[in-house]
Amino acid sequence: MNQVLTPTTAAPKSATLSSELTLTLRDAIITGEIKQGSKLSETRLAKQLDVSRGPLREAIRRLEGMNLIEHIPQQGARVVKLSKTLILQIYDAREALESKIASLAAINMSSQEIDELHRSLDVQTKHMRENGAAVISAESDYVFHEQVIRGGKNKVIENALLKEIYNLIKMFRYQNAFANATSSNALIEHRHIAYAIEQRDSLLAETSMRQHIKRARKRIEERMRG
Amino acid sequence: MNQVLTPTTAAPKSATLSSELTLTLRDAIITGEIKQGSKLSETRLAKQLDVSRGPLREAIRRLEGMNLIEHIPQQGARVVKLSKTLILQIYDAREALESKIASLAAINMSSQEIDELHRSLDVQTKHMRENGAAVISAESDYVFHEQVIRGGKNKVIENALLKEIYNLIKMFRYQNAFANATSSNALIEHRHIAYAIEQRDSLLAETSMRQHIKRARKRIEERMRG
DNA sequence: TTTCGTTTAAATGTTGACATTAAGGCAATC
DNA sequence: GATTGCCTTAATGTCAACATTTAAACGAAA
Repeated sequence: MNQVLTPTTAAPKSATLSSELTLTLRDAIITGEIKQGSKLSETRLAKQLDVSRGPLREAIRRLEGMNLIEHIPQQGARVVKLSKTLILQIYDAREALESKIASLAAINMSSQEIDELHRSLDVQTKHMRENGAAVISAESDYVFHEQVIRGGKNKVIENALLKEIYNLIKMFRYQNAFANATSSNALIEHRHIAYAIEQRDSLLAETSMRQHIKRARKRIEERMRG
Repeated sequence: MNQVLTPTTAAPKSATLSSELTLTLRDAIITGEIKQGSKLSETRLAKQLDVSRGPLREAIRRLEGMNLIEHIPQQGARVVKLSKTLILQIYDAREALESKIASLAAINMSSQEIDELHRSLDVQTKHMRENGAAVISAESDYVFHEQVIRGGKNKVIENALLKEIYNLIKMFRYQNAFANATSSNALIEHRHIAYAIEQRDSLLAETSMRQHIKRARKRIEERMRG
């Protein structure tokens, strides 16, 4: 058999239909393509997306667990409404969880991961200078926080933040112009946090992160109406 | 007409089959009736419970969101395994969330709710004396913490604690003899927390709760094997 | 015109069957 | 004897139809 090895066909990752629907609907909700408070009609969505109601219902159940929709038995599912009260509650939860994971990141992040953290901050600085921007983008902000969250090596907190809190925050940022750009001090604060992690100073990392999020919360409280 | 008002027939609350299945399976997992790491075969469970696979699958999706089971596409669902690492991670998450909600409870609990908090502590004290017990029961402990959690008036943190963290803790306590009874100081610590809340001292409430949970975590770390 | 009751239609909840994929056992070959 | 490949089996993923409940529309009576 002079034949070469069959190349490991890098499959295009055909996940299950139900999981794809979850992602599709999640993004549609985050972007506002499906409006806040609107009803997710199973029959209509099933026709629209050309799928049966089975996988669709499963996707909706998962979105429930992500706090993106509320479900009332015999009545159906509605997209959550981001009231000022809810947003502030989200930020209180975020403050608690993310300050804790920052302290854990100072202990558990590998030096390689810390290097990557610094590198992504450098990229952000470069981008800002090139574009003459005064604030970092929401995407850059998210990348930094995600790196810290994963670095904490705590799957429970990571799930809570990434699967429940941050989808709501992304939704809020995407649909509120003033919330889209981060504070002008965000990059400096990120550097402080990264420094604390690098120094393995878990207490400093925790308080730096806590203050960072408290400030963001305060800005929202001052500027958001309703 | 001379007829008396039709009594509001307190319906036995026939929820949807899917939601009942969620509760049934949740309890079976918590008690260990369905063992840790075991597979939840849809076909077998459906026959066993005499339901179709549709509602059963939805219940499993919800249990996923509660961190009680892990689901691998094309492979099925397995009950989570409570390793020492996971339990300690759960307690770190709990510490972060519950210390925050305690500080919020000091601000947001109504005086009536605070009264109820004291009353349930009195009941626990009475129970202990009557039974000559040195520690409070896991049930009593849960009642206290649930009261504080609901008193914080933050649905995001409340959901995270009650729907994700506490089910896992109940599961841990139910299936580990040494974890079932709380520390002998728990009641005293509960009184301290209740006092801080009554005094509307949010900082004291937060630190009292944090220390209370840190101590529980430490006991687990010392006594748990694996 | 308003309100109450009936009827009707559409949506959610549930079921059983079909399709596809992963796993286990058996046999054939090296 | 171990390993590879095929085949059978069973489980998960998906679909379409049925059942039940909710809500809206319609009409009748006050």
